[in-house]
Amino acid sequence: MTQSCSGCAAPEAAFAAHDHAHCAQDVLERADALTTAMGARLTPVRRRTLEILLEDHRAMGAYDVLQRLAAEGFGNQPPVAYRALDFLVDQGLAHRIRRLNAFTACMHPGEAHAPVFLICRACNMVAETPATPVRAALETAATALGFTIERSNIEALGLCPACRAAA
Amino acid sequence: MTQSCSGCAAPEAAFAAHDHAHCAQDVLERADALTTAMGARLTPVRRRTLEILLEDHRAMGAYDVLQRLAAEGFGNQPPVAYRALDFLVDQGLAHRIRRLNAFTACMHPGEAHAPVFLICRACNMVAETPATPVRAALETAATALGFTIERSNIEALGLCPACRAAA
DNA sequence: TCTATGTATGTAATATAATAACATGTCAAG
DNA sequence: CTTGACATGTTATTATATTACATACATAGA
Repeated sequence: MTQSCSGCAAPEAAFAAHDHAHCAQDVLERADALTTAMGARLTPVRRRTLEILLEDHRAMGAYDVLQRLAAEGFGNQPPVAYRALDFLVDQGLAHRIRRLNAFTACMHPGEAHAPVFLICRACNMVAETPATPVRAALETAATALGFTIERSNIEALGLCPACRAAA
Repeated sequence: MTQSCSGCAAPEAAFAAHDHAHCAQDVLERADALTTAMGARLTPVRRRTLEILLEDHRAMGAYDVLQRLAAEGFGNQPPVAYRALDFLVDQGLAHRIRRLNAFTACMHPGEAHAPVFLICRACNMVAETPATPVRAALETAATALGFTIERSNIEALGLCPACRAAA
């Protein structure tokens, strides 16, 4: 029996073995539903881009994605990848990791979330963990200065449990 | 009488009028002391780079800094700027703002701090505010996953008080 | 069904950001 | 006064991202 998909949405799953293919399938289905609900279109390039990002918990650069897309008959110029990626980010189906100039699939789209990213510098895995307390603290700090936050990025680089143990 | 320099180290100062030249002077003096204490050398390029960053509370791209340096007789190739900037970041005298691919001077070098950056999308001011609670919350989230944080970046984009009022 | 309109895709060219590799210069400890 | 570490200079290249414009495609209204 395959592992429950909740395993993949759970933040700790990123750093643990799990039935990732199953999770990816689940996310894709929800992506279909969400985009149509939003009046947006998950076209072939966009869908394929999401599938590529969903292949594992690593972040991919736009040019890596582009190479994959081009190999499959889509356009091979940068805007092809950037447009698809930007669309996914806009729809909350992917996230941009600024520290890596790269992108990851969102593992629980649709659910309201204020993501925080934990990036393993050894295996390059990226875990997306909900961090309401972190956001709350940030909001408090901003409010104290009269600053209005519109978007934010919170990223940490370090070692995941497995790589830490290995070292 | 000039305003106290503590005005500039205070986070709210970034978005308020203050005697910035005085603050910059103060930071420079502390930078001199800190680097010698660390056994590092605040050479002419490095010092000038810091001065340029200190001119205001905005973030500058490496190429903007380079242009300034080149105009003053320093080398005009990218590594000149990147090396100076990397040195300053290493020494804790400047910070890298990943969201902007840019750098800002640290307004309170030497003091232990876990900076959070508030970036105004209208006037491009960057405020560096201490945010121990934010870091603590982040650390808690990481620990829950067995993740060890080594470095992190926390950045928020939005509107500063003045620009918000103007809009 | 036709056609106008908005949206999506393709492509070329270019802008922007960052690094690699190597040569030269400087300074201070021995 | 020389050697070794560090700092700077320069050339070239790589990596990341955007602008501008042409073409295709879907769909709502005539």
